[in-house]
Amino acid sequence: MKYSSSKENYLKSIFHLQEEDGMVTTNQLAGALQTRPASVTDMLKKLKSQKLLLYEKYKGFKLSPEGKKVAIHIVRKHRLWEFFLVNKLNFGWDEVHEIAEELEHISSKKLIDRLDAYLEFPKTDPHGDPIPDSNGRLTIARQVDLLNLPLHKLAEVSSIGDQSAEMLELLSHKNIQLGSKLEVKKKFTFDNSIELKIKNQPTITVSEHVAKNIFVKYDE
Amino acid sequence: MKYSSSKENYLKSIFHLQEEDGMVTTNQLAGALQTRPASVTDMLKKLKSQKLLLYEKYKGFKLSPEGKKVAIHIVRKHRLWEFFLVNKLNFGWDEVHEIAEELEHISSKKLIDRLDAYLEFPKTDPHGDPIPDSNGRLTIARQVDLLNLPLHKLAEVSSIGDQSAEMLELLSHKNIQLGSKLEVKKKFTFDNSIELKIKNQPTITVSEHVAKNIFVKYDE
DNA sequence: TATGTTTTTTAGATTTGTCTAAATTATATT
DNA sequence: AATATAATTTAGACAAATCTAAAAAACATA
Repeated sequence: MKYSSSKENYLKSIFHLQEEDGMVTTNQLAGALQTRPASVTDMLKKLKSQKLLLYEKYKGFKLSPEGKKVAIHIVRKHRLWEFFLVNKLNFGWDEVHEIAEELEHISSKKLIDRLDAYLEFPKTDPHGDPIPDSNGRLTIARQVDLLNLPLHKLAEVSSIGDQSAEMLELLSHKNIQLGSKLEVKKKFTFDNSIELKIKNQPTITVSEHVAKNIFVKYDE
Repeated sequence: MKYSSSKENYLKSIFHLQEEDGMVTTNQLAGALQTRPASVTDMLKKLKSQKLLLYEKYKGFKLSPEGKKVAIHIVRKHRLWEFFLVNKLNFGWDEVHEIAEELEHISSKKLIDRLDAYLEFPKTDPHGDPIPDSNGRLTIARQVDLLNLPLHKLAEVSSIGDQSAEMLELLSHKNIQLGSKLEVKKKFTFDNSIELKIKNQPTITVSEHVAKNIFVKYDE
């Protein structure tokens, strides 16, 4: 079955929102899609009639198993294209999101599976998010955010929560990237800001808001 | 400026049709786009109002310089993606057209220029058609039959005149297909037979009758 | 619990691209 | 040149996706 780009965007957004919150609300989704609540309601009815969504009006909603399958496939396409753009075409990891937003709607499954093979089956995209495999299986990586990283523990940046252009620009300016090795030198309880030492670089400070959105892996 | 996929398809079709015939007619275009003449008229009015088309009603039409520029850029994208699919993702040259029809509408110019560089600036797509460069310059490939192909000029089979079963059987036996890259090694004036070397294959001989029905393209 | 606020849905309009059927213009034929 | 035929355009309708404004439902709290 083939769905419009617009429907695919709804499915993908609902998927991401329900990962965090379980049930999703109309206003949440309107916010995520930069659209109006009334438009969301219109689309919810269509998704429900196509059995992609479990929806009772005024009660909230979530994807049906079929809707989830479709959403995961779109996420797979998005992340594989991002990997391609960064690793083959030398884009920066902060400039690929918009292009991948378009590429993710290309429909050929064969294309994506060939691309996957060509890229040698990458496990994560350039932001550290896991890439679902051809069957929609998604490996969840165990990680903590910087606020919860113990002091003086060497760790490695493994993914970024808020992937807005503003956040990525900040990270790029501060020279923080996926794979950066760092440790937390000091935590200020006053404003929850944090001092970090990135390997081979001077110590820097990041706000609580930023720290909350940087995820790292470290040995127990 | 960004145009809808539908508009882009109109521009591209008009471009191809006017290459052949100069002026284009409503019915021709409706045929090429598998749509209705009335729908074509509707779109022509929109294209004209956007100054992409020179159009007087009932008189025929052709692209404006701006429209042509847009069309060539779409053709560039289509052919670069086809090259990518065949040469990087190992698709057959006969299975890439539909996928490229979708990929050609991805808007990022930077993406296409990076892709071009990654592919090392190919001159022709997998069917032998020329790929316009980043400025829209298009090397025109001429189509001639094998009798008129200069000696030692690398060319590519672009079409077959007599498509009878007998001819196709002969071609298949001699391993000549659309897209085959070849050059003429020798012409015998005695009977106008020709010796050809097809890329990666032994040299073969074809009669005048056969040579007259194989058309090839090559760069000036 | 009654009332006010917020969220969600409905009603009706708009835009884009398409369609059918009818009208108009161009062309071909006698 | 008159008329028949073919090509093209217009008129009016429809589906998808969006919007605004208003109504309805859910919730929060005094």
